[in-house]
Amino acid sequence: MFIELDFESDIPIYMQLVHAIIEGIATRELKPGDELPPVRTLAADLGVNMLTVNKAYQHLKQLGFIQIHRKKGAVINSDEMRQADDEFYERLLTSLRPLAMESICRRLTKNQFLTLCSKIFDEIELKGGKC
Amino acid sequence: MFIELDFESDIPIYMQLVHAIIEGIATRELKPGDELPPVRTLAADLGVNMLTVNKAYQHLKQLGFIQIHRKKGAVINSDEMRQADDEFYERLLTSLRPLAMESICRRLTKNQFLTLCSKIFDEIELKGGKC
DNA sequence: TATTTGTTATACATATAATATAACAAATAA
DNA sequence: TTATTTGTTATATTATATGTATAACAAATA
Repeated sequence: MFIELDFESDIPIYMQLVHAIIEGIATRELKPGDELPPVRTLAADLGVNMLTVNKAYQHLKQLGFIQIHRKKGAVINSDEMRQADDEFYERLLTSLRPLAMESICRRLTKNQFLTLCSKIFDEIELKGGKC
Repeated sequence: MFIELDFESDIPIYMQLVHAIIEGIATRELKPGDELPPVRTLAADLGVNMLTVNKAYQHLKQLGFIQIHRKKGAVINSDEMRQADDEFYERLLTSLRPLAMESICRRLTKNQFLTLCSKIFDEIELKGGKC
């Protein structure tokens, strides 16, 4: 799995890692039971610190995407472990609302916005995601 | 215009302010030509520092939502000043993609996601937004 | 028992967020 | 002209977040 980091981005490295791994899960490149690389290995591959990778793994664990075993390392959870619960729903709303607001200010219509979202999902489906 | 801040949120206060004012513009509560309160006044009303409000205004200026005059203060720009340019489009994509990815992981379907977005726009329209 | 793995602990550097205060500079109203 | 209002800039301080470097610890397992 290829992960590209942008060290200039205002998005923290550990969050870029979280996003990349979630993308891997969404596109089925990472399947339930698959093991992520050890923190030291991935850190070395990406040229970042071990603790930065660890922070990303902890995040993914907290979000329910992986489980962490002492020796096996980080393992992708089964689909059932990842639900669209109220917490996620709330987070989604909190993220989407400001985007919708600014879109309206910039006279991007509801339909244009929905079309854009639709295209994003289509792209993910092309990569293997089941939408 | 009523602004509620969450001092516990992980979203910086100045960004919450930016969002609140953009929401005001989207819902037409703030119209082109309207003046925002002086930084000192708004800061005192909200119980935050002057520089925090100033930071929010600078952001809004950089995003093209307001213009700042020495004596008149911050004035809402005309609609034409706020376009859905490439920069915004890119920012929108960068924000939406991770949300779509995580949604798919949590088996929220494309249609469910689009329905949620649609509802958000409907709510904004109820408040006066033209979508 | 040695190895691999995540975890924890220090220490450090840098950047961001937010505050507190004061002084500066421009526009405008008296 | 002068005082007021406004944003701006400058210092200083505090707290938190991000990221690095290194070392030691602890559990699972080969």
